[in-house]
Amino acid sequence: MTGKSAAVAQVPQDFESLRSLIVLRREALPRRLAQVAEFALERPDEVAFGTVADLAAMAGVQPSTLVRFAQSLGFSGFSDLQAIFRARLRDRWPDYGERLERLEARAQSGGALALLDGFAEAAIASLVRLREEAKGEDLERAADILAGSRRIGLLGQRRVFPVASYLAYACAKLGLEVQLLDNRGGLLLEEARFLGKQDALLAISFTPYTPETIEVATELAERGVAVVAITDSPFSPLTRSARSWIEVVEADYGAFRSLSATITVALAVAVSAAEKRRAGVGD
Amino acid sequence: MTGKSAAVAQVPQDFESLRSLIVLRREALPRRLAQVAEFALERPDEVAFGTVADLAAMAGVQPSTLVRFAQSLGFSGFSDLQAIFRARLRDRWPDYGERLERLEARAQSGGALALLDGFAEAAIASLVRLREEAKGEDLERAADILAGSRRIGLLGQRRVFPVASYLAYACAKLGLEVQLLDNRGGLLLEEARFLGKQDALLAISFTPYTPETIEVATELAERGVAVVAITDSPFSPLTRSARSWIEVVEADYGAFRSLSATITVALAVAVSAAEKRRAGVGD
DNA sequence: ATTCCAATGGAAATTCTGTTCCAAATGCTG
DNA sequence: CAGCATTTGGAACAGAATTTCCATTGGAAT
Repeated sequence: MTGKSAAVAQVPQDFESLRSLIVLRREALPRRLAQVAEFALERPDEVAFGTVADLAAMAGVQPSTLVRFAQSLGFSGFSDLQAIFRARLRDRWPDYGERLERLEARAQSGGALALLDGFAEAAIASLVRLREEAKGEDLERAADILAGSRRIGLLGQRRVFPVASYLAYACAKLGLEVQLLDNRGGLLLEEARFLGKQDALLAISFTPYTPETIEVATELAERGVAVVAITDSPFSPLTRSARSWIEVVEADYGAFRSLSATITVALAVAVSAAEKRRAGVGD
Repeated sequence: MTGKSAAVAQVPQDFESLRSLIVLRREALPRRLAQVAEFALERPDEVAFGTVADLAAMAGVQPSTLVRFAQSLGFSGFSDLQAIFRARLRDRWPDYGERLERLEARAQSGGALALLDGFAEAAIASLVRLREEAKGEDLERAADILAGSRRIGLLGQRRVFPVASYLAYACAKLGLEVQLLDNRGGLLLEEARFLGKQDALLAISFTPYTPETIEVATELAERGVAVVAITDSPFSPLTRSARSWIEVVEADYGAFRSLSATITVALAVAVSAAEKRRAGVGD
């Protein structure tokens, strides 16, 4: 049918190879198609969003020209071409391609190194995402509450217990009065009794939410304790009782989710709270 | 028109207000609409581009439910709602350079976000370095020893206690018999008594090395327990008693060193050991 | 100058999408 | 348990969007 595209060995599947294919073909293209090529590379965001009619108008060509352009690159129609422009916006994890390649290469070797790579990758992805999406106000608010409270209870069970215990260490070093609620001997509720209206609870919980954590947070909130939550979704049961909450999304590899972003957020809040207290916010 | 939305003073025009509106309404929503709400906030990128049919399938609802969801928020139809998801994608980080600028600006502004950046940066640096310098043989050897032992003691005090406690969680999930030596009540030596020639100790310690950790590792090594160490230098006192050791270097920011690389290494070794045991290496 | 082929514009056709509508199911209230 | 209101599933509909088709143009070669 299309004798021209018979020579096209393979249609580009990612934006970068599409881009270089267009650059390569650019000179050999007829006038209108070249016009489209230029437009596509200059305003890729528009291409991702617009309809054929809109884009044709912007580029100053007919709708059918866009389709022809896509087909001349080997796609079946314009929609397939557009899908690549969309994917570019959607999966914009930094250095994604390069990372995956490396990961693949080592993963085939199997063994402990491959596992290490996977876990490290998940942790890095979580941290990068955290840095880009963290909201300053949320952090400040949480830090303010902690800085203004007399004593801070730390609550994290099961998977996130390490975060709570790390915070206990860090806060102690920072001179904050903290109590780690570690449910020793099943005495969680009794441990929590010591917290009152002037105190705060920093509660951490991810899906599947540990029931005891939720219960304690709810009960303390009712008693007037300021609850600060670190959790993984706005719909977490923790957000209901929290006076302030921070969302953290962790990537996973295999059956294990990373903890790095959670630890980082927790530490930032703790240090920030200590700074605020030193500056007199809590008085 | 729609009596229900008469009360809606104003329809959200940007993603943030849309987000908070959804969070606010979430609890009052019927089952399927709540399902859509969760899906929308969890995968906003998909929502931006997908067709109604696609998204409905992903969220596990009927196409009409998506439209109803949008209308219950005050939009005239799904398309109007989707426009906001698209705008979010379009306005986010015009290009790489600008992203970096933002980070710079944030760092100088001080505050909790700057701290977060610093800690995240340190963690990422540690992880990248880990991935580049980790030695496969070291990991394999450590995993072999753990896979071949009957029971595994986990020892990490103070700053690295969170790593030990995380391992206790992970190993339990992996079906490895572990015991966390947490020095409760100062009974560390007594806890360690249970480990014998067929067992292993995974000890973690960084500068300044906690004396108890070194003591216990030394003593157990003398008694024939296989000691695997995770530490930060070839000259660490732990390497003397260790049958196998792994070096991990963590970057720091301010007074706090990262833990991410350590956790990642520990997890990789544990999962690798579990795999080896399942494959029959330990028999 | 004529012929031929590729390129182009524009309209027709077709596919697909968002939306509406109605019947069945569900849950709540008296 | 009956009756009512709300929610849900699925099909039908209207409209828009992509793609195809064909006549016309432009330019090069004979």
